[in-house]
Amino acid sequence: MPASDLDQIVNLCKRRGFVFPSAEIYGGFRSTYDYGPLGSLLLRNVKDAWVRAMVQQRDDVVLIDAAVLGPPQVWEASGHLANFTDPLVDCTECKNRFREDKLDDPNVCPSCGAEGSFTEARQFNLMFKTQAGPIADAGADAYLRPETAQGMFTNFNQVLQTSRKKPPFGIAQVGKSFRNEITPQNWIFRTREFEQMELEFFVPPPDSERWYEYWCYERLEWYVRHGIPSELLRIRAHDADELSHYSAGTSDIEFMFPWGWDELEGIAQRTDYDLKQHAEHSGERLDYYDQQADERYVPYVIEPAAGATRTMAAFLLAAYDEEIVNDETRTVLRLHPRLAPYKVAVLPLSKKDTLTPLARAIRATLGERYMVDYDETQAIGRRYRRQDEIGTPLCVTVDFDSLEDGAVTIRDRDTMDQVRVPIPEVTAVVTERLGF
RNA sequence: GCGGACGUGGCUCAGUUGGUAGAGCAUCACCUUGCCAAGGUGAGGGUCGCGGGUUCGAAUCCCGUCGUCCGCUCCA
Repeated sequence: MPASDLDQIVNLCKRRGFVFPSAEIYGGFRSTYDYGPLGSLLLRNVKDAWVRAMVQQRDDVVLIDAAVLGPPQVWEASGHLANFTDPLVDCTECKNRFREDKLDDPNVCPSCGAEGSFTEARQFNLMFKTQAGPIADAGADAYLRPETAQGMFTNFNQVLQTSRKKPPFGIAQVGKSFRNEITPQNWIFRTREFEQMELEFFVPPPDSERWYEYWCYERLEWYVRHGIPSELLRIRAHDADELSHYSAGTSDIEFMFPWGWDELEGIAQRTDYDLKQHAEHSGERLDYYDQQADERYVPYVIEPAAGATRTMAAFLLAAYDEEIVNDETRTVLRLHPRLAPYKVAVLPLSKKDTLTPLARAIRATLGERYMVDYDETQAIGRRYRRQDEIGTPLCVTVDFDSLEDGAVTIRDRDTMDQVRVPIPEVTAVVTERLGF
């Protein structure tokens, strides 16, 4: 059973300012989405949570941020120019389209049985090609990266030297990638422009299997730690015939989306394929010299590659909850506090001038450490519900007693309990409740 | 790209046999209230995705186009 209905999430995201279709005033532009005031915060929190786990909390991974635009040589070496191209033929009889390289008999249509009805094969390359510089000659060809991974391979030597790391160690990157998908689908799940969170982990070849298993486990745990119920997650090993051109073994971490199990992240054994390819094409030596053993080797690579935007969708779907309170439907996004766009909302009970200065002061103090929302319009109950719907874990309510006793009420999104807290202790209590 | 469905104010939708658009919610202002989507008054917001055609007249019919959803394909 899926976490929740996709339409509910899409609707909520549009209504509350998480995700909008791009260029909507011009009728929209297929497969592109803009992240609004709340969505941009949520997406950033997802990426930050990844960097925190993968880089900040380890001493064997460093972060880079490589160029999106690159020369053809990189993609010739990586194999993407050759292997990211699908030869497609159309049957002129039944109008169906097929991959030419997957036809058993290249002359017979598997759908309608017509012979010799195919059009010439057309090459569909999944990479976006553009020109660098003012003149569009052959030397100006450039591509938008279809994955961030190649940046880690082309910078292997520089990172190895400057970071003073040695295998086993990893290079991580978060950033945009572009694939000219034939069929974008399922909201922000498959888009032509998307954001990746990738780690290339370089290990001595004999240890690669062990590290592969380690990362599969580690990555699955990351999703669970950030609030996705484990029954909505699974690991699925690829069959030999569905492996990418670079992979000697891949496992997907899948989430139970409303349309079924689908991939959040792939953990691939890329062996020494990439470093060897780039060494060969560039003429540079891309390997590691182990001083102690006095041996030189090309590390094997384990690659956990996650989609940031689809991961954000999964977190939203898993967090969505509706419950009946006083005959009304209460919609709650039970997002992990680290992922929630706002950590705290400051809500003066009344819009009266007497409460505003105090509420603003508390808002300013909390704003030093947390993303804070401030709302003084309409009834307090309505404001609580509004914060529930966007996933804010805590609300701080300033009331008329606050002027007398110097305390405020902190209300919890999940337990709905309220505690009275002296104003000087608000930040400490919020920190304790959030857990960070 | 092909096949099928769809496209009306921010959201969800209603608009009868073609006669020049409505509701609820949301938003904003004021009054009242003051701890879980309160009440009142009022306001803003749509040339019915876009373009063309038929017609005296089209949101309603036809064509094209853009976009969305479901299949084929693809994969983070």
